[in-house]
Amino acid sequence: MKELPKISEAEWEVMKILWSRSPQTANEVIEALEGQMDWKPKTVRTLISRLLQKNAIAFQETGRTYLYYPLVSQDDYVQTETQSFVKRLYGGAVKPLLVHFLREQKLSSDEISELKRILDEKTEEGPDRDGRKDR
Amino acid sequence: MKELPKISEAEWEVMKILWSRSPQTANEVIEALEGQMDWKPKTVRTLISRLLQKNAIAFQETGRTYLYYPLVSQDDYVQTETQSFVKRLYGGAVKPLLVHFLREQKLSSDEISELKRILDEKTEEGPDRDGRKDR
DNA sequence: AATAAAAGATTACATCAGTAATCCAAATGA
DNA sequence: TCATTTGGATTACTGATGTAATCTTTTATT
Repeated sequence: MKELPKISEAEWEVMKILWSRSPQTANEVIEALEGQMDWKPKTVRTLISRLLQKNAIAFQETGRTYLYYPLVSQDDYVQTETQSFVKRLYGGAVKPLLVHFLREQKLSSDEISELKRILDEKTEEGPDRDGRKDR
Repeated sequence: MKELPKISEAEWEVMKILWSRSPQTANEVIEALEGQMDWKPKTVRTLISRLLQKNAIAFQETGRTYLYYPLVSQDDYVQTETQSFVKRLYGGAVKPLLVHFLREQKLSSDEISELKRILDEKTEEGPDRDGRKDR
């Protein structure tokens, strides 16, 4: 597994913009964040620079400006972060977290149905038959 | 809901020790972390100090030493942190996270049964019955 | 051409976090 | 009693993070 650079919370906001669409110029990113993050343009540029240093993003030069794009996938990130989060808060035990959510969060009945369906799938597979990723 | 002080990752390790049993002396905490965190005793003491400053823990004096105990519950913490984590990574949408876990993690059939049971409860309650404001 | 505007590079500065070491006062041991 | 150990308080130092401003170089304006 490749090493994912650490991305701070502020940097994450920039990544989200680039994950949602890329490549984009710095100004486009700045605009996209406007009204939502209350950051000065220079701040966003700093974050972009840091993401470059971390090799989380890269750019293609087009004339005088750069077009930035992500080098890491959001999925990989979410996966990794979730893993370490669960480990940290729940000691790696996923069930307590699931129980927590199922109990505390409001889920629509559609969502509940879908979750049930997924659980059914798992039941069919059986708990000992481990290893396959079906998605 | 009361304001929970921010607890860093290193501090969290100390909190876990105190949540697992309290009150404890600094030395007991240090010992409990030994072999697991590879921290010098002074480091642990620093973390304890910082947790004191943050009012995450407190102590009773007993002679020359202090007995430390948590001021915040682990549950409150897990709750709050989970909330902000999900918000940050999943845009506040819990379902994708649940789906992610149900799919990726290996759950025993017992666990699956329990989760199903919980989902059934929710179904009975109905999806429109909302009652809590969380933001 | 001289000047202003704009993009990216560099520098800034405070706070937090990780990781301790040093200082001081009380208790303990010689 | 004097030196040593030990608990807690204070101080230290590095790197990351939030949040920019300034500098430099190009390009667009007048």
